[in-house]
Amino acid sequence: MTSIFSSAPIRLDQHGEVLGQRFSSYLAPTLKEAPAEAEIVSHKLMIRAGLIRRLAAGIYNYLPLGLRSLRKVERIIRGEMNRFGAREVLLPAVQPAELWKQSGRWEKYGPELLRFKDRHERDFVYGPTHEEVITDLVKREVRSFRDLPLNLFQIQTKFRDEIRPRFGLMRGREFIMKDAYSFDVDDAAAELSYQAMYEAYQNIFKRCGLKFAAVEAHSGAIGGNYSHEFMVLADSGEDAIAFCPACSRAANLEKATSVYPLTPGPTNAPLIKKHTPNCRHVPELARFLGVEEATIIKSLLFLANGQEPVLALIPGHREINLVKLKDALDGQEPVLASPEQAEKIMGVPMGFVTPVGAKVKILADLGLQRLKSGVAGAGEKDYHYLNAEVNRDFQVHAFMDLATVAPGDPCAKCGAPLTIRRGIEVGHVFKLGTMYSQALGATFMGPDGQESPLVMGCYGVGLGRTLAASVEQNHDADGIIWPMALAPFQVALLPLQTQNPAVAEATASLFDQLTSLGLEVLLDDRDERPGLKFKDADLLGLPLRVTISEKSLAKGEVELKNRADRTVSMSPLNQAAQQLQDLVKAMLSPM
RNA sequence: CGGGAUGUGGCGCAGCCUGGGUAGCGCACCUGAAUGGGGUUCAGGGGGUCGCUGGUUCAAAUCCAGUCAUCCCGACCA
Repeated sequence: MTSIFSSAPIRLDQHGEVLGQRFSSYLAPTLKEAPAEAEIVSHKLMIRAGLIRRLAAGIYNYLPLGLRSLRKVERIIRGEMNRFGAREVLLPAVQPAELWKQSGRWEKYGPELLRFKDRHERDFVYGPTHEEVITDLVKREVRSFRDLPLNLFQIQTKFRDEIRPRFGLMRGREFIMKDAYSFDVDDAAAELSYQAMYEAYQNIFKRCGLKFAAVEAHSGAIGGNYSHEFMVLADSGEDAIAFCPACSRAANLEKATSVYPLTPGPTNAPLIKKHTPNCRHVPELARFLGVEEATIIKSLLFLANGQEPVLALIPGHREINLVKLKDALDGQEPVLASPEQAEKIMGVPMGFVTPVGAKVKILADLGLQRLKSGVAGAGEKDYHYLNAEVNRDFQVHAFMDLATVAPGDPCAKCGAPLTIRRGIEVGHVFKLGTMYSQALGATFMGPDGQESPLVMGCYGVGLGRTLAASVEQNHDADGIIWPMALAPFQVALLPLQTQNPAVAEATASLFDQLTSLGLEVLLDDRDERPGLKFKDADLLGLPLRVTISEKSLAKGEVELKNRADRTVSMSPLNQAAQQLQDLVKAMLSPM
């Protein structure tokens, strides 16, 4: 049936952007139940509220409401990038393989890189990131130090063929990213560019209304030597962050360091071979011998890049961190040896591998320096050594930080106990140095006539993930609670008795006033019962709700409700628009 | 990639194992009526090659094989 509001126009602003929209014709399909595939709250709510729909694993449609919020994130990001002097460009998503071969990432990037051939059998990739393309562009166009510094950004769809896409927009394969790249004459200048982006990111996530932390991070596949991640704090986050409450150091668990407690073993004690039947794992062995797990030296056999065997030693009460180990191997991927490989290389079953007399490269965690000696495999089934002493019974090639930090471990900087919380990585800033400019030959001429490689930085924000993170942080049992800055519309306008002429008239008038003031309004013009409209309004989570009913109208009033704190107030019909404008303004200003 | 599970109308599910025989329920959708401040009620209606392919059988959603898709866990505890 045609709503009596069907004549109410969709309101556009002077740029043609939609200010006011009618619910009935907006493709905002709300659901009572979320699809079974949705696991976390943001994914469920974004589907139920009609923001997104899945097309394939890790690939999503944005519906009108979802796109509006996405655009808000985009606008905030663009504004801060512009403010900090970055210039917007748009690079192609499809890139020739040659560039990736030049940078070395054609081999290095792995199966996450989506590769394909064109009709001429030429290799292409769908860009997961754009260091190669941007460096190539800048290499061609920038010659002189006079052109620097330069910071270029784009907002564009990327594709990474993730091992395991999940959680809706949180870890999609196709996703929208803002990526920026800075080019400077030297490290000091690059540091300034980095600081500027760091500050821009602080602003971006503050304006998005997120609770976040900037943490020291590992550089990962992008490469480079220094980076911070911007983490939105949420229990459903995929990353763990170690926080020091005392010195306020925050670091990704892959980067966090601690001086974990352990009791040093004796020195100059005799090496004893002991029968240890049925002790395949550390806890069993500790129980059998009546020793702390910390005094057991775990010997883990890895194959660097699946080839060269490497023995990694670590105290029994800590876990090895593969990312740290990879760094210790100069970027070679450590692959845990299979039982068969271990037995072939070391001559004993797993669990009894020994560093004593081992002919392979040995890397030991820093903690072993403090441990001095401990229990180690004896290189024979069902036997372990007691008092195996570092530097006496076996030599290590290097002591490196290999252990994963555990909650309560003393901070490596100040000694205070670390806490571990979970976070969602929404932004990442890197100092790249010259690795890409050197590989691709991007140089500039300095004032002294010398040619040098450009010093680069790169800076990314996941837009969809930022949106999902916001929902993850801002919701209740009834639905989403958008911060004003990201809400698809600022005001929900709910006429309760759509057939009542007075209600209809007041609604149309208020819709006009609000949109004339520049407010964004979603008018629920559906001829539905009040309960359903309230439920949907809560689900969509627009920050302000205006209810117009026969009852309130009889007193010349409308009802205003705040979605976040659920406070209700009555407002005279002729003042409601002004009052709402003030509220929106107040809720938009940074807290 | 390894392990586990699931695939039945737009969404959520039952039916399968354990008796192979006209495909069901709730929500949503359409029509009508009533209702009208927190997912309203009644009546009527439309919509499904039961993921796909093959096999067994007189007969397959159901049994068998393969395949595709989706989700979960893991891919580090020697």
